[in-house]
Amino acid sequence: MQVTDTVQDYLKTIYSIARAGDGVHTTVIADRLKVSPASVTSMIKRLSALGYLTYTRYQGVELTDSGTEIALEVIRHHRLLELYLHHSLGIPWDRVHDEAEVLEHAISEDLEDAIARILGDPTHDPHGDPIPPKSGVYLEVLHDTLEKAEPGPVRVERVSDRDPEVLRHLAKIGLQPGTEIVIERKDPYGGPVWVKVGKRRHAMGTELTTKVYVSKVER
Amino acid sequence: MQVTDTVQDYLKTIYSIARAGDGVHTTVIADRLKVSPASVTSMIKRLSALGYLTYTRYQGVELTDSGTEIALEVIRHHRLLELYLHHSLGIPWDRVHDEAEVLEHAISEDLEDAIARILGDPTHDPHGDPIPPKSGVYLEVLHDTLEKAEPGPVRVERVSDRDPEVLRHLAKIGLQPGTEIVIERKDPYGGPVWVKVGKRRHAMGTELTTKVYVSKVER
DNA sequence: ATCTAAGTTTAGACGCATCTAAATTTCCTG
DNA sequence: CAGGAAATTTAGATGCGTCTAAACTTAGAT
Ligand SMILES: [Mn+2]
Ligand SMILES: [Mn+2]
Ligand SMILES: [Mn+2]
Ligand SMILES: [Mn+2]
Repeated sequence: MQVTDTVQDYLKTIYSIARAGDGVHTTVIADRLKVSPASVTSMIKRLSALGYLTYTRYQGVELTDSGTEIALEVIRHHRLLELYLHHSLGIPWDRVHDEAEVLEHAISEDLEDAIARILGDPTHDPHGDPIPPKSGVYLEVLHDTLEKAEPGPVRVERVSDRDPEVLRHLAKIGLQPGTEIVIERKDPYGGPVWVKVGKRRHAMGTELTTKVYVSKVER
Repeated sequence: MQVTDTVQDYLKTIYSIARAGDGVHTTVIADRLKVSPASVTSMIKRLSALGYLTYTRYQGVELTDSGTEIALEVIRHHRLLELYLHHSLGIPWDRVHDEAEVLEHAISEDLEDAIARILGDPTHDPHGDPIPPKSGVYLEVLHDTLEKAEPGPVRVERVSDRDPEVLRHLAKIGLQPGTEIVIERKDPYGGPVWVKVGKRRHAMGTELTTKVYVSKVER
């Protein structure tokens, strides 16, 4: 029994669901990986037997230390690759995710190191996600989404990298990690959030506001 | 039924056995891919059903046009990647083969194009193997090995890329594709071939001479 | 507290890719 | 050209990763 690409994807996905604060239930994993819940249950049993997670039937799973280690390794590959593809190969930021999804399983430790060295041991990928270090402590800070943040000046910390269309739109209005924007008004009942990006004002729906993570900024 | 990584490896391997002029028999494929002959037979049947090769029981196989197309696509990926890894990432030439063996299945057409563009549409990989063009005619020239070549001045055209130790040794004595050397003497009965590389003379055994391909050079 | 809907697991199946052991075919050698 | 060795195929099995349909458990609503 070995750590296949599929096993890596399960562990990575479980890690990122848990990190978002949600309980890690069968259907959530199934949705993310686009497989049936039955497939997830069967894989969970294997991962549990391999010692990568603990499993309480009907209740969900939790990664063990060794499961977390593998998850972080794959996530490091993924985010280093996204940055490399964007930076060194000029792949547009809305396309790096899908490429990295495959390549993350294909690079050796040597290649990982070469890429990290060329990039100068970077700390964040093009979408603002932190890159786990090769070794040592790692802690992901949780930011609020635009949907939940209070009005006022904020810095864009991170954008969800899974929807290319959203990324293209965000790029078009000049909104990237690092950009400072102002939340001017939040209409009630799921209405748009009004933000000022540079000199322009935009009304952003939940489709967008749940995918942009920000932090308050003092002015 | 889809073109898996394994299917790609079989087609690539069959192509390269056929190109070397040998008949493509079950055991040869099995040896190359390090699987059992029984596995090869079973895969051959599938590839035949998929229309990628023609198969005469007990006699061997021959790629169809569509099989050849896939083989060349994978070989293009492999050789572009070897060159890219060596050139742009500084991976030593004795290690690029194993990396490329995995990555060849993981890059998209977009990424292939980006790599080719950055390298300036190269025609040969670091071991002297020609890179099949994206489209259009492609013909691999067959060169003699040092073992079979006549004494006299020759140019190194290609070295086998599969044995890292051999590659390291060849690099150490300064022998790469493009190097001009002189075959001074060939001892009979599988004895060493004496070659002059630069100012040094080397006695090369069959372990080496079967892995270096040369062409006669006029002086 | 009971019922029911949602979530989860089990049962049984399938295709891929591989193996070993046994049967078959080819082909070389004496 | 007969017999045996080598090559090849067949038979039967296994693990992975997935599915659908059916059974079961949990938890929320009345
Ligand atoms: Mn993946
Ligand atoms: Mn990312
Ligand atoms: Mn391969
Ligand atoms: Mn090569």
